[in-house]
Amino acid sequence: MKSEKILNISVDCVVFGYDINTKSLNVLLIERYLESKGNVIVDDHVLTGYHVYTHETLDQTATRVLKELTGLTNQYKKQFKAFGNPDRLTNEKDLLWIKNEEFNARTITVAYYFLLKTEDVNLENNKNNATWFPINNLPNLGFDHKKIIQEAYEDLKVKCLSEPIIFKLLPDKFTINDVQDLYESILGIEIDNRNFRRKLINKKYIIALDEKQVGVSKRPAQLYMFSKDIYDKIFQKNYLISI
Amino acid sequence: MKSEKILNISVDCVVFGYDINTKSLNVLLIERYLESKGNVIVDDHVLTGYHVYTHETLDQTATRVLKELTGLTNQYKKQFKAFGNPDRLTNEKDLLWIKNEEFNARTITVAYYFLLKTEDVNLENNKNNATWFPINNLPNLGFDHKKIIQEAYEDLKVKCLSEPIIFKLLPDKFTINDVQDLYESILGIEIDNRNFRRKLINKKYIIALDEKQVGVSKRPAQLYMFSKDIYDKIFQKNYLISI
DNA sequence: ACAAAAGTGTTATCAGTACACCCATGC
DNA sequence: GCATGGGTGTACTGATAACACTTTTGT
Repeated sequence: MKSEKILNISVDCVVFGYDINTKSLNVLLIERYLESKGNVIVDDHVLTGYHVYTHETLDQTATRVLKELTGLTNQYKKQFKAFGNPDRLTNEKDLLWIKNEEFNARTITVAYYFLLKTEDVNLENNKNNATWFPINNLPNLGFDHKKIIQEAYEDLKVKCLSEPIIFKLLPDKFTINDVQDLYESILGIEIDNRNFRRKLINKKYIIALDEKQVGVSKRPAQLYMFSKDIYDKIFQKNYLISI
Repeated sequence: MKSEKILNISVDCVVFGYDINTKSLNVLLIERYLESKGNVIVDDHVLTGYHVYTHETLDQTATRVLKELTGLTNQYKKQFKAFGNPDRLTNEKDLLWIKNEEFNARTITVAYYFLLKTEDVNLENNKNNATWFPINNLPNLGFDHKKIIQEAYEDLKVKCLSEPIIFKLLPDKFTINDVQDLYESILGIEIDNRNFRRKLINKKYIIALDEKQVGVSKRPAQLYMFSKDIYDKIFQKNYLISI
């Protein structure tokens, strides 16, 4: 069966990557650059995305797009919203850009976000000049991608409080303080270290390893891992009505 | 500007309606019926939905679809997921149906759910034979609509615990026990009446009225209302990390 | 020995849970 | 006066929040 691009349906991917060294939650963006007669007419950044093929599920499109950009597969992904305003691709630069591409100005995009570690991505030799930007310091963005990123971030903030997705942003072995730093980055809050520590260590699915950090220049911290098996086993909906 | 149907993009609406008398959470479905040479070849139910028009936002499509079915506007709605599997409309009956309609077999649908009260909907003279079905007793469903309803219901269950959307399913004036009954219907659990009562009455945005039920055959209950103004004013994210 | 980050305990308060009977009203 | 659903109180337990100093390690 021949597979073709569906010209009015795309998937856009908000790739969140946590940099454990700089403690920065980042978004991976590609460059959008266009010259005409020696003048730069478009130079900004956009999310990575692509048309859906006729044979593909939406999830498969997202997976494909991520793989082409980063080489990675099997990363956590979530479809979080479809964007389909008639004017979402109709500002001046977007129209200039669309003229150059096989692209329908009335395109609906299904947006996904991915959670991964910046250290897992090798950005050398990537054709789109992909770069990490801190979520709180984004560059000029084309199309409606600023809005898409904001909505992804909102969803992430809500979801990380009730589901153990935070561990998707961390290495397999992490310290308690790594987890705290990450929560503080995502939520923009400060957390009491003693209370947080106690709470996390008491979880049965947070497992202390027989290992400590190596290669750090100060006292090395205890390493832990997250056990999804145990989490799934003991998890029960607690129906805490908190309206 | 001329507006046309986008043939491969639709919106489907899961219309949840709570019947306060029977204490039943229902879904509004329309009939799909097709005869050929005197034989019934399709006879099942589907969600109400329609193509997106070129000039419309997705939200506008959903609003239009609800209005055409129920006459209602300004109801709570939420876009919760896009469904786009290549095979989502390709079982035998669906193909028969599609042959009869201006419809693309590779259609992506953006699904919304609405929250309202069954008593607000007048189903007389509706052309599609729309009927309420209890969420736990659905009929045969066409396309992938069973899956869509299930996912809408899951989202509703999660969301009603953390946002005051439950009041969208109740009349403006309600009793504490109405709210409890509704939670029990949605979540399929039993709740202790004394604890629930105390909890709800203590909320500042739950306001006791100078009114009691009228026309009930037993002791009339105190009526309350929900104040969105107060809710919005005192609401603060409490960042309760409950992983 | 010093700098830096890791790690530790107690108390007070609040929220959640479990549980059984009396009360007001319409009929 | 009785059947029905409305409404109430207490004690226990567990979780959360506030708060500051000591320990370990690498350099």
